[in-house]
Amino acid sequence: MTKDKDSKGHAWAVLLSAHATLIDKIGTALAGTKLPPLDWYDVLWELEKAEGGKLRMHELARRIVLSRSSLTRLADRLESARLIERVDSPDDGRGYHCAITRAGRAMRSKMWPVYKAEIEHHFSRHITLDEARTIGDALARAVKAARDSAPS
Amino acid sequence: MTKDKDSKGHAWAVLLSAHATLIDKIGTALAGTKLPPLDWYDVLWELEKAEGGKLRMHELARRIVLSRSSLTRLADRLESARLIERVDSPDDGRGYHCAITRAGRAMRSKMWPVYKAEIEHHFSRHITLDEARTIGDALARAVKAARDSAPS
DNA sequence: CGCAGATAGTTGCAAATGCAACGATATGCT
DNA sequence: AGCATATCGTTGCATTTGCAACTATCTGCG
Repeated sequence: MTKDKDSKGHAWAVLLSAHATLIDKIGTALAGTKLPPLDWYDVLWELEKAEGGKLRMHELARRIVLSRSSLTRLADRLESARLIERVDSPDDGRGYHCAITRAGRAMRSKMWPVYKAEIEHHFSRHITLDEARTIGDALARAVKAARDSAPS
Repeated sequence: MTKDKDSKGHAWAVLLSAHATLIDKIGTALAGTKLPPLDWYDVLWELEKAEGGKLRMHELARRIVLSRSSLTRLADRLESARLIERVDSPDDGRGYHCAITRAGRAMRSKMWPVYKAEIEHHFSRHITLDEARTIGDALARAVKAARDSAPS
């Protein structure tokens, strides 16, 4: 245990550097394979988790924490690769549903073991189960508060 | 406590979304002021912590986890603002020392309270001291392992 | 000493980002 | 119904990013 006077500030600093370092490592590893980058995985996974395998653009953007304009273009790339498709929303003439395709699900399944192995190697391996639970709980609380506060 | 079967995978997912969400919130808040963006702070702080207020470019890049080419241009911006300066390294004719200036220290001091308040508001506020210690320790271990393994 | 290979930092380039502005549609108020 | 206002998704633009290539310098080995 640290005996740092400002444990919370320290935790924040470490959180930042952990994110940067691990994303860099994992991203590089992923880039070494022929598989798509990490943000494609996020999109596919969000869609696959969602009811009916589809989500509105703005909702998807919110969930993966990306600006709408960036999502527009990320979705363009995924759509070109036939991993998702945009279908007109029946409820709302302005918007679309992003829907994961069969190929999209297949791609996510193919990416998962690789991604999982990297997470294991760079993250899970180094922390205990209790720590994992604590991290999950504590950070989830902060995220929830941030989401509930000022609307993005 | 969660009773998730895959607590570690879950912790990883939450870590990602916490980082994205909180950086977004804090970054937006910072942008609302007239102060420079967050990555400027990181550079200034790294330099201020370092022996003699200076570091070699590659070492600075490593510490803030940024590619060398990006650091070159980030340093350009900071240097234009007179917050740092590049001085030829006496030891190595190829490289420079990035040194923080008096104005650089002043700017960091001015940014800190604002940044600190945002960290408090979006992060520290929501976690306990024990959780902070756990997060700091666990993630520091992972970072250390990542750094020690394959050289970046 | 002298040359091969590694390393420091910069630059060209293509890709990805967010903001602001836009057309299109939905919603609410009278 | 009719008009003001908000929201959806896309696009133009300026900024930032990393990779690969480049020059300059250092290091080691014959």
